[in-house]
This record gives sequence, structure tokens and C-alpha cells, in this order.
Amino acid sequence: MKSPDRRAQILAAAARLFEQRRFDEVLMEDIAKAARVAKGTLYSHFSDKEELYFDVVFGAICRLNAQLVQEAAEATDPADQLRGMIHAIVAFFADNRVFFRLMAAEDARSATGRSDHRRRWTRQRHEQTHAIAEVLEAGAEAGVFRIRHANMQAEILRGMVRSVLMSPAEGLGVDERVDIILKSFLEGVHNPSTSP
Amino acid sequence: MKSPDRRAQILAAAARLFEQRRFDEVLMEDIAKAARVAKGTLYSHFSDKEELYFDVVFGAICRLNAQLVQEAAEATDPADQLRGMIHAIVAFFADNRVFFRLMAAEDARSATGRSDHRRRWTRQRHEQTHAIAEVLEAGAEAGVFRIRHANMQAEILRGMVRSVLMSPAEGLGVDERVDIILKSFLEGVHNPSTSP
Amino acid sequence: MKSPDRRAQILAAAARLFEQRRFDEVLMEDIAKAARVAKGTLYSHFSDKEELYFDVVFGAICRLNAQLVQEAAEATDPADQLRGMIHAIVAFFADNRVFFRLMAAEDARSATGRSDHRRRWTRQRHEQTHAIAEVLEAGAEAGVFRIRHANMQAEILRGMVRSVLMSPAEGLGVDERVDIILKSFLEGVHNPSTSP
Amino acid sequence: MKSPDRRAQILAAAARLFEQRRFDEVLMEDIAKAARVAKGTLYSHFSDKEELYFDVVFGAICRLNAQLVQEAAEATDPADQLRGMIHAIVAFFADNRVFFRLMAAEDARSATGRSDHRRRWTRQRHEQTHAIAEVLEAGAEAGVFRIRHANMQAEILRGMVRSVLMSPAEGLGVDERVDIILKSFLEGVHNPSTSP
DNA sequence: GATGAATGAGCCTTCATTCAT
DNA sequence: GATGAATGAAGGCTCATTCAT
Repeated sequence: MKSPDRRAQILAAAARLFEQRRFDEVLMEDIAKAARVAKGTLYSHFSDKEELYFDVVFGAICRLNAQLVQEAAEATDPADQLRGMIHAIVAFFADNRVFFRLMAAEDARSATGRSDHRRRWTRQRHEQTHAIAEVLEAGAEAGVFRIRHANMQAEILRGMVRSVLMSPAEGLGVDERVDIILKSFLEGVHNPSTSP
Repeated sequence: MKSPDRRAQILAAAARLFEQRRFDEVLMEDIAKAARVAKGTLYSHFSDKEELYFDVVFGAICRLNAQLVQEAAEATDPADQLRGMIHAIVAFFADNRVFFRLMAAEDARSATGRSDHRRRWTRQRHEQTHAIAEVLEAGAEAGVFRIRHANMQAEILRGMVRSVLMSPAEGLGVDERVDIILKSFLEGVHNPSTSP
Repeated sequence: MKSPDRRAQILAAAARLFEQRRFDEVLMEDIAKAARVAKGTLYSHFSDKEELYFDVVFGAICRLNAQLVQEAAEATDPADQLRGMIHAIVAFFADNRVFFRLMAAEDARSATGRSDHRRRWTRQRHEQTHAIAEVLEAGAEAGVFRIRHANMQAEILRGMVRSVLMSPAEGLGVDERVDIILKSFLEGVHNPSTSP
Repeated sequence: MKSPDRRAQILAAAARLFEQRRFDEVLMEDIAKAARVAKGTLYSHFSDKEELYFDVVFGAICRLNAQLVQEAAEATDPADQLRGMIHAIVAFFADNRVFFRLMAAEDARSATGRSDHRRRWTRQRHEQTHAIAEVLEAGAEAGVFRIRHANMQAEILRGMVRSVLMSPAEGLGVDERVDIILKSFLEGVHNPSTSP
């Protein structure tokens, strides 16, 4: 019932629109038109505009978080874990460019939320930061990283990733971007045993 | 005409509200009430809601950019210049917390703009990145920094600053935050001549 | 789309109101209520209040012009053509009293127009005058009328018709009114070959 | 006090604007600007916009009516009286073109009025028609005119005058216009004793 | 008296949401 | 289930009017 394809089709169309325009600039009619369904159909899949919006955002962050956790699990060396996670984020947005601006904007608002949706989003966001922070702490215990404020440094890493993704494509591929981020970040947290 | 005080009063009230809620969630009536003026008064200072919104954002970024340029000029040593600029940003948002989320959100949308306002904002933003990039390049020529993608690395620094500012205040003061940012950033770009 | 019945229903209600009150005294809400539709429905048939207003007027003048042309075609004798046209106008307003004051008011403004609507109206009005003027000129060529300023005399006839229609009904029927107008007009333009 | 010059200045400016645009399209600010006074000043001469509007119209019709009565008194021959009155109207609008459209529009609405202003206007209008009708009746009793519906025929004459005035100036002067009107009207009401 | 910034009631218009088909 | 015309609450904006200077 209510074919999940239809639902995905709507979410995709909505994502495209919400990326370009402000929440209030995107009309339900625009979404319906873009998804090639009738306006009423939107309401048999989403209870209201807000929910549709947050379902777009949640769908994205959930998928991203899942990949992040998976990456972290697929390596044991902290630096490799980190590279895996950064790669997951960069690759995710390379494949899902539409979500990037959308999530960045929501990120800016996070913790402003009084609505349940906003709170739920904030939780997801913290989960992501937490996943990164854990890797950092593990690396610190292993003596590979110098970490003082794990959460803040996880946030810093997220910020760096966002910045690199936001930078106008200078013809850089995914791997190059990952390298830049990792190098920038690591040479700060890496224990430079070589320096006396 | 129409007392610039009144204008400032409105901008301040609007900033407070736009920080907390989405554009469409902030009513002109709310702003009027918060600024303790009549709704009509808003329209003798700003042509419409959009302009009021962007004037809030522009006011903030212009003041910040001015301080940034000033900081850069007040030092000669690249590292000191950098510290000065980071300090300017951190201090600015410490004093003007209301603008932080607002500008971060607009940042996320930057370059999405078809409206003149949005384009104007994007220009201001580039100006800021450029100011940082110049310092980085100067430092690179002086042999103090290793810079490969000046603009991107300037963006990375901006991203780091935002991340640190966004992190829930763990009781950290301005100077401590500046130190964290600078250290994180510098140990990546600093030329570790000590490593053989 | 959007049932033309609905549209007609709205136009009728609007005509009734615009006849009685000034443009700014008629609220969209009044029209909606009178047409027994929701306010929003008005906007799916007319782009705004102005257009609704002019569509009322245009609808009327177009129908009237059509009848006028038809009348002119249904007779060959100039005097009969004239009687037919006068009858068409008088009968039209007898059947559509609501449009009378409305069109008279718009008539007064005609040529003041800077708006497209106003210009379009003026064109329609000229068309009507022209149709009458042609009959007058044909009659002149046939030696039945003495015409010196065809357009102005056509306007005069229109003015007379309006005056008679405007005069408070003294219990006069359509035909009586037509006779009064025709007699008043004809004995002035008719070639009194009897007078030496 | 409140210099009557100032008042006249305002009325003149308002007349100019109300002639061109709809009541709701003319702003108090426009009038103030055109009259070169402050908005507030308007309110020390007129209690509100409506009153200002009707004072413009009343001023015009009163002056016109006065001239009409005077003309009627200055002749004894019915045809001369009629010529005098027509001349008065045509000359009045030649000198006060601004009032023409204004009064024509108000004419169209006359009797629609529920407001005191509108009723007062209607009374003035009837006075004018009555003045003409009296001349017609006197002429009828003198055997010069054939009058059956004095009031309606007075209205017809007014309508003819309006039509001629409304016709685009074909380079016709006041006297020529008066002649056209009089000839058109008279040859209809004049008793053609010459026709056997 | 004159001024024009400030006021706020009021109206046009939009658009999320509903529901008969 | 899908549709899209209809709905009407909500909100941006205007502008007549006021009143402190």
C-alpha cells in the first residue's frame, strides 16, 4: 500500500527543492509537481509539510550515520577508522549532493529546536558526533591521537569536512578531498613522536 | 529621517527572533512587538520582511569583516595575524551570540541564491574567506605555513571556528577557544622543521 | 478547469456589488460571501481584485457589443438599424441592470487608463462607438441622415441612451424608451426634406 | 485661520489627482505632496479623505449650478436661455477640465449613495437637471419646444453635453461645441411649424 | 498652525490542508 | 488510492489618521 516507491519519489523531489530554497519558499504544490503526483497524495505519505521536510533530512542523516558506524567497524587502526569515516561522509555527499546544503542548514539551527522534529534531529546529529568522538578517544588511549576535548574535536572534524565539501569543486575527487581533510586534521591530533 | 536608533532597535529585535526560529516562523508582528514599535514602523525602515532579514545578516557580517581586516593589519607575523583573526571571530560571536546561528544558516544556503540579497551575502562571505586566505598565502611565502589550497584551507579554518563556537559551552572562555582552534589548525599547516 | 459555472457565479455576485459600491468599498470577502464560495476560490478564477473587476466590465461590454453588431446586421434601412441598436442597448441594460452604473462609471474614466485593463476597456468602448458611427455614415451616404461629425454624433447617441436609462423609471417600458431616444435623436439628424 | 488659500490649494491638487485615478488609488500622501503641505495639514481642513473628495466634487457642482442659474436669468427667450446654459456647462469644463471626469464618474454612481455625501451630491445633481427642465417647460408653454418628459429630456441634454465634452477634442472650440449640442438637441424638441 | 514619524486596524493574497469524486 | 478544486486561517503589507514636536 502507498507504494514505498511513491514515497521515495516524493522524498527525492522534496530534497531537490528544499536544497535550493527556504522552507517557506518551497510549496507543497511544487513538491507534488516535481514528484509528479497530486497534492493530496503527499498527505497520504506525510502528515504535513514539516514532517515531509524532516523526513527528508532524517532519511539522509540516518543513512549517513549507518554508513559511519559501519566504516568505524570495518577497521581497527584508529587512523584507518577515521579515514573510513571521513570517506563515508565525503562519498555520501558526492552521491547525494542534494542533502548537503539541507543538512548544513539544519545543522546551523540544531539545538534551537522546540519542535519534536528538531529535537529528534539534534539527537541524530549528536549520535554522529559521538561516533567520531569514540574513535578519537580510542585512538587517544592507543596513544595515536592527542585528544583533550573529544566531542569538540569531533565537531571540528565535522566542520572541516563541511568546509571542504562546501568549497567550490576545484576538480578534486573524493579521495583527494579525504586526503586533504585527514591530513589537515591528523597532523594536529597525531602524536608527533618525531618532535623531541 | 526615521531615527537610526529606531532602526537599530528593530534590527536587534529581529536578530534575536531570526536566530531562534525559521524565517517563516518569525512574524512581522513578533518583530514589532519585540522591538516595541508598531507593525507599520517596520516598513518605514525596511521595504519588506526579506530586506529586514538580510539587513540583519549584512549588518553582522559587515561588522565582522571590518574587524577581521583590522586584526590582520595589526600584526605582521603570520601566526599572530591568524590568532588575531580567529580571536576577532570568536570574540565577535561571544559578544553577538544572536548572529551566530543566523549566519551559519545563511552560510549553508550561500551560492544557492537567485535573489539579489543572497548574491550580496555570498559576496561578503567570499570577502571574508579571501581575507583569511591572504594571510595564509603570506605565511606560506614566509615559509611559516604549508599551504596548497589557500581558499579551501581558509574555508577549513572558518569551519573549525564555527564548530568550536557551535560546541556547547563547556565553560570555555574566548581565549581558550582561540587556543584550541589555532592549535588544531596550526599544527597542520605549521612547517615542522624539527621533524627530520 | 475550475468549472466555468463557478466563474460565472462569482462574476454575477461581483457585478451586483461593484454596481452599488466603490471599488475599494467592495471587499473580496463580500464577493466571496455573495458568490457563496471561499475567499481563496476567487483567486483560482481571477488573479486579483482588479482583474475580477475588469472581467465583470469586459464581460458586459463584450456581450453588449456583440448584440450591437448583430442588430446592425439584421436590418438594411439605416433608421431601422439605429432603432435596432438602441433597442439592443436599452434591452441589454433592462436585462442586466447591474452593469449599467458599472459601465457608466468606467466610461467616465475611460482614456485615463494607464493600466492594461483600462486601455483594453477603452478599446472596447471605441469599438462600440465605431459600430454606431458606421451606421450613421451609411445613413448619411444614403441621404437619410445629416452627419457632420460621425464619431461625436455616435457618442451623443450613446450619451442620450445613458441619460434615458439613468432617468428614474417613470414606468416606461423598453420600447417607449427606445422611441423617446430615437425620436429625440432622429429629428435632429434626419434630413427634413420637407423643410424648404 | 487655516488660510482659505491653503484650502483651495489642497482642493485643486486633490481634483487633479482624483480626476486621474480611482478614489483608492489616490493617497492622502499624494494629495499632500501635490499640494505642497504636510499630510497632517490636510486634516485641519477636511475631517477625512471622503470629505475632501466630496468637497472637491461639491465645489465644482456648486459653482457650475450657480453659473447655470445665472445664465437662465440673463435671457428670456427659451432658446437663448438654453444656449446660455449649455454654454455655461461647456465653458465651465473648458476652464475646469479636471472636474469633468470626476463629476461624470460621480454622476454614474448617483443615487447609489447611502452615505450622506452621496445623497447630498444627488441633490445637487437634481437641482441642475431641474434648472434645465424648468427652461424646457417654460419653452413648451411658450410653444417653442415640444416637451413630453421634461426631466428626462433635461437629462438627455445633460447626456449630450457630456458626450460632446468627452469626445476627443477635434479642434473644436467652446462655441462650436455649443452649436453642435444645441442644434442636435433643438431640432428634436423644436416645434417644426415650418413642416406642413 | 504645520509637520511627518508612528500607529494599528483592515484588507488582499497565499498556501497548507481537506474531501468529494 | 489518487486527484485537484475548494477552503479559510493566517500573515504581509498598506495607508488613513493621530499627535508629539
